Parts: sequence; structure tokens; C-alpha cells
Amino acid sequence: MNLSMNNVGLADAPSAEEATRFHGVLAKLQLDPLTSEPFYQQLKRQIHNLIDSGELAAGSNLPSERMLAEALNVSRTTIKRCYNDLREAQVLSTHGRGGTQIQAKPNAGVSANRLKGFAEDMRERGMVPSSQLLSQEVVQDRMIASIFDCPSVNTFLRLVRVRLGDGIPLAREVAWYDLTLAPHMGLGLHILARQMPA
Amino acid sequence: MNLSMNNVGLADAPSAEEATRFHGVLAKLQLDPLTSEPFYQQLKRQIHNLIDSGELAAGSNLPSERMLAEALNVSRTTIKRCYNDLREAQVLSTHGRGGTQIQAKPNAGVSANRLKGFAEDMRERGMVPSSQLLSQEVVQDRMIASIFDCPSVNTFLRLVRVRLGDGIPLAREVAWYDLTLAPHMGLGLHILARQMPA
DNA sequence: AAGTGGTCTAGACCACGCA
DNA sequence: GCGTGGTCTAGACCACTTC
Repeated sequence: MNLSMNNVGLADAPSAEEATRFHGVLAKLQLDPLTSEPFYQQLKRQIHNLIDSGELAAGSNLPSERMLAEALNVSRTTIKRCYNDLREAQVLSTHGRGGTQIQAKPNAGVSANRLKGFAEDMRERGMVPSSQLLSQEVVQDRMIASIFDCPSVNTFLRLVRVRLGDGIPLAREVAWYDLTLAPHMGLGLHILARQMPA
Repeated sequence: MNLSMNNVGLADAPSAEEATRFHGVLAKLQLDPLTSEPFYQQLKRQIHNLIDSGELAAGSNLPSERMLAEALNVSRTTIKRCYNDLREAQVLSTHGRGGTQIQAKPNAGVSANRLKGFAEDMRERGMVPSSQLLSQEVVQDRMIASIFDCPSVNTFLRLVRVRLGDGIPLAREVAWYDLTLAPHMGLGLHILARQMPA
């Protein structure tokens, strides 16, 4: 068998030196095997919280997947699942050999978060997002048309919905979709356009 | 060793019978080991295409992870990664022993899509979502408070933003976030609450 | 009760980017 | 070139839902 790779077996050499670098982080990450919450979820939540609270600064490095796996005594796959989810959520980023880095600012407010959807934001925070449609109608509205800088004859889909996190109403949204540009939005609707009152 | 589970080793009994059920699906799924595109990506793409084209009808079943893995001669983990991604995108759903089912209609309209965020919806359609913040302010508003069924002294974050797909403005949204319930939304903002004009 | 997906393990090889 | 993340394997146990 040509196991010609990986210096597994070099003892705990890396831990000894590098552990100090991540001492602060490692001390704050703990897994509870008794709860029903999966390991990777616990980690996601804890890391996200550390970032939100500023204990993990933007731009700083997280332990490598292998290192954290060894430190927490879980498999690399579990760490990877956590890191991957956070990478997908653009909370972490990867830099070749540079490892995994924190991308979001500690307290990135709404201005940054609004690049993500509400649902995505909620899921990152470990909440279950849902949505309740209050009304939907196809309208013509000159004011909105002017905002979009398009002919005032364009029709818009007007949506009002409540956004919930864990079943609790957190936001109310009113949205106008330009049906000329996004016709798929109107699919399945059987509502005739009507004139919007001024 | 107490390998007291899984009838692995019962030969290809399941395949023989069940393969006919999924004959159409299995015949259309093929993995190319030569391309650089990962297996799970190839599968995601192919399954998504089959759904879009209507060859896989909404509500119908997909082969179980184990079965598809065996049929394509890959590990269950690889199939799972594909299925999981599609589940997260709400394209597939899971039903206990019932297996994995196709959830989205080929061209589901807004009424279904509004359970997802704008960004997610865009990404599924292969467009690049972005957002432009027009205004953000912390306000008190009795009308909104009554909608949320909460004390009228609660403060809200009022956002106006334009949603873009591939750089084209597709929607305008006005959102009110209840800062009492979602304080993290206001982090990083230095805007004093002001009274909302009636 | 049988089979499903959910989670986790312990390994392996690869491409790529810093050092 | 070395360590990183990316992909993949072959297995295991569990909770849960449907049969």
C-alpha cells in the first residue's frame, strides 16, 4: 500500500506550538455530548456568537480544520461541516494555506446583512425563518415606476409579508417587483392588474 | 463485533425490484469522472435540470440515498451531499421512511417562493443577487406596532432597499424590524430613535 | 419492523496558495 | 514544499416515519 503521504504520526507537535495562538478561541469552544443539538450546530452557534460579540475579530484566523478537530476530539468532517456552513453564509473565508479567516465584521449591522436574505440571516443565527404572506396584488404605480426608472405603464407585483424567526414576528416587509423585468415572479398568480390609488 | 444491522450483503435484491421503479431516473443520471466538476455538483445540476424540464414531476420520489449511491457506484456521502444541498434549497423534501421527494414545481410562482429570501430565489435561478440600501432609520410607529401586536413604545428599524438580480433592479422593499425582539439588527447603527410622522 | 435520512468517524488523495 | 481546504470513501449508530 502506497501510503506515501500525510505526516500523521508526527505526534502532537503542531498542537504544542499552535495551541497558544488559538488558546483564546479553543477555550471558548465546547461541545456538549448530552444535548440533542448536533456538534456542528453547536459549533456554528458558538463561533457566530463569538464573532457577534467581537471576541473573534474580523480578519483573524480560526484554527485549521484538522487542528480544531483534534483539539475538540471530533473528526475533521464535523469541523468541516460547521466551517462549510459558515463559509457558505460568507461568515468565513478560505485563503489557501492561510487557512480559514473571519470575514464578517464583529457587529456588522443591517447594512452588511442586507446583502443576505432574511431567511439566510436567520438560519445563521440558528433560528428557523418563516414567512407569512399578508397580501399580493398586481398594480400599476407611477411613483414606484419612477423609482425603478422605467415606463410608468409597467406593472408591479406588490407583496406584504411578515417575516418570522422561530415563529416570532420580527419584520414586516412591503416589496414591489417589476413584472416586466422579473416575469417569473408573477407565475401562478391570477390577479388582474388594477390602478393603484395615489 | 456486533454488526447487527443493515442487510448489506443481501446481494442485489433491492436493486432488482426497485431499479424498475427508478429506471427512468437512473438512466438519466450519469457521472463523468474525467471532468473537474465534483460528483455531487454534477448530480445537483442534472437533477435540477430534470425537474425544470418536467421529467421529474413534483411529488414524485427520488431513489433513496443508499440505493442511488449503489446504482452510481459512489458512496452514500456523495449522494447525501447532493440531496442535502437540494433540500436546503427546498427543491427536495424528506419524508421519514417515505424517502426523498421532489418539492418544487417546475416554475413555481411567487406564492411559494416567498418562503425563501430574495437572494436565495435569485441564486436558484442562476442570477447574482445584490442589494442597495436606500435608507435606514430607527423609528417609533404606532401603526407598525399594532401590526406586530406589541407595545407602541417599541422601536423599529425601518429599511428601504432595492433588490437587484444581475445588477438589474427587480424589487423595492420597505421593511420594519422589531428591535425589541431582534436587537442584533440594530447593531452598528448610531441613529437615534425619532418619532414617525403619522 | 423495516427503511429512511441525520450524524459522525477515520481515513485517503488532490489542487492550490502561502511561506 | 508544506499545510490548507475540497472531495470522496466505507463504514457505523440513531431517531423517526411510514409501511
